This record gives sequence, C-alpha cells and structure tokens, in this order.
Amino acid sequence: MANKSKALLALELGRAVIEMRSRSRQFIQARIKENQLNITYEMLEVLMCLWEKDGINQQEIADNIIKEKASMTYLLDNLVKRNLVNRMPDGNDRRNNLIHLTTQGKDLQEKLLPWAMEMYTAASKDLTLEDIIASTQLIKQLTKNIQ
Amino acid sequence: MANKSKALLALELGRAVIEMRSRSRQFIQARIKENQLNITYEMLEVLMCLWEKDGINQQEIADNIIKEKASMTYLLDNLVKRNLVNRMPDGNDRRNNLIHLTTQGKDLQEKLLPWAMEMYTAASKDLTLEDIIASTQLIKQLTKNIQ
DNA sequence: AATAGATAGTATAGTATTAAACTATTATGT
DNA sequence: ACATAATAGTTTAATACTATACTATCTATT
Repeated sequence: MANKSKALLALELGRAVIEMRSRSRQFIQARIKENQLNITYEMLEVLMCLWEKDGINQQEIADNIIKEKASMTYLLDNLVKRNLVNRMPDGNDRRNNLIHLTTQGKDLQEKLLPWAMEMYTAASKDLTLEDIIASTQLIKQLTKNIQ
Repeated sequence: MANKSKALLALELGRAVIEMRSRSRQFIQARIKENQLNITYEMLEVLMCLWEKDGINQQEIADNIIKEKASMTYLLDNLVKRNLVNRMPDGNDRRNNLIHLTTQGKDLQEKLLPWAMEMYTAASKDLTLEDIIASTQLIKQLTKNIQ
C-alpha cells in the first residue's frame, strides 16, 4: 500500500516535471519571438553548451544537454543552415565532427544568455539552494532506479 | 552571486528532469516492444487517463497528462486507428468530443497498468514519501515562478 | 435579442524525438 | 596482423510536439 502510494506520487512528480519543461520552453520562446530571432529553444540549448565550451564533438553536446545523437544531427543541420555553427572533421578521430560557433553564433550570447539566466533566476526565486539540490538528487536517484 | 548559483542549479535540475523523462519512456517502451504491442508510451499515457475516467472530453485528457490540445488530435487519431478508443460527439456541448475506451482499450489495462506501476514503484524505491512530495512541490513552485 | 468573448477541436507547417540500421573509423583482444 | 567489438554520425520512418489560425459552439454581457 505504501508502495502504491509512492508510485502514485512518482506519477504526479512526472506530471509536474513535464509542465515545468513546457513552461520553460514557452518562457524563452516568447522572448525569441518578440525579438524576431530565427531560432528555437532547443537550438538555444545547443548554443548554450557551445558558449561554455566551443569546438567539441556532437556526442559531447548530446551528453551535455541530454539528447540522442540522432537528434543532434537534426538540430545541428538547422544551426548550420542559420550560420550559427560549423561542423569540422576532427583530425584526431575521423569518426568525430567538431562543432564550432560562427561569429554570429558567438554574438548571440550577449542577448540570449541573459534571458536564459533570467528565467532560471526567476524560476528559483524563493527556493533555497539546499532544496534545489535535494530535488535534483532525488530525480537523479529516481532515474537511476529505472536504469 | 547566490542567484547565479541558484540559477545554475535550476539548470542542472532541468537536465535531470529531461533524463528522468527519457528513461521512463524507454523503460515502458522496452516492455511494449517485448510484447509486440502496437502502441507507444504517449498513447499509454492517454489510456491510463481513460482507465481512470472513461468518456471524458479531449481537453480534460490534455489537462490530465499535460499536453497541448493540438497534440491530443494527433494521439487520438492514432488510438482510434488502433481501435483502442472512440470519439463521440457530446450531446450537451457540441464543441466537445467524448472519448471512450473500446473493449480492446479496456482489456489492455490488466497488462499495461502493472508495467506502469512497476516502473513507478521501482523508480521510487528507497525514496521517502516526504521527499517525493517535497520535490513535487518544489517543481510546481518553480513552474509557477515562470508562469 | 444581439454582440462580444471564450472554448473545443482541427488543420497546417515546422520543429523535434526516437529506434533501428547503416557506414566509416577506432579500440581492443588474440 | 587480423578479427571482433565499440563508437560517431547519418539515414529512415514513424511518432510526437508546438504555435497559430480557423470553424463551430457555448457563455456572458448589454
């Protein structure tokens, strides 16, 4: 009975999680639309990863933002099309592409990163460091339990 | 600085959340595949809602499982195609369709619901009721903060 | 009664995700 | 040296999601 109850709570947590994701996306997309930028939230996630560390391979990006490698192909195609990133073969390992920001891609940082930080800051308003950490740990444990 | 740090923690929480969702999906899909059923995790979510409450309208289903109504059209088209649900006009409000499980749709419950419960039970192993509730509350607050 | 506002569901176009299979390349084991 | 296993990225097909606009219908207001 306690297990059933915990399971149902986990279900509710899963629902809360989906809604949070959806709202995050909408928050950023609204800004992007206001400013008539031709990118999406998902592309922003890739850019954010590259702003932090440029010139890494696709698998590293995928690992960082929790996406499947097949999705990376699609997203990077779109970013390349918009001249925000370039793919370059990796001389050290021919299986890899290294993904580099273009000048345009770099220039977007000063506008877009503050929006993202603004969102995360607003989201975490009134929440304590400790509580956020505890929740993250719980969610990670939950994921590990079904690995 | 504390805000920056909290924002980054929120970012990490967002990542954990995506991974949890992805794993949940894979867990169930593996079972579905083993048993050669012609449905997806997303369809299962709809079915689970209807097992609990049959004959509700599309908007209610969408609200329950946190999806956009436009997504419901697509998913229900697929469920109807598989003869798992029917759409019926609502005599009391012509804007609505009422969605009913077919016999087949009902029959799937005894196989699929235990899998879902098994997953949630496994996921919540070693986690306390209180911690799950606290995390759910935190995530709901986080979502509300960016509404 | 008429009008304005809100709602449910669909259509559309584009975006994104996923599993599986594949090719080319690298790493590992014998 | 050779064979096998593992890996990165791409392809394919299907699924799913989203914002926007639309139509039909209902509700609220005057």
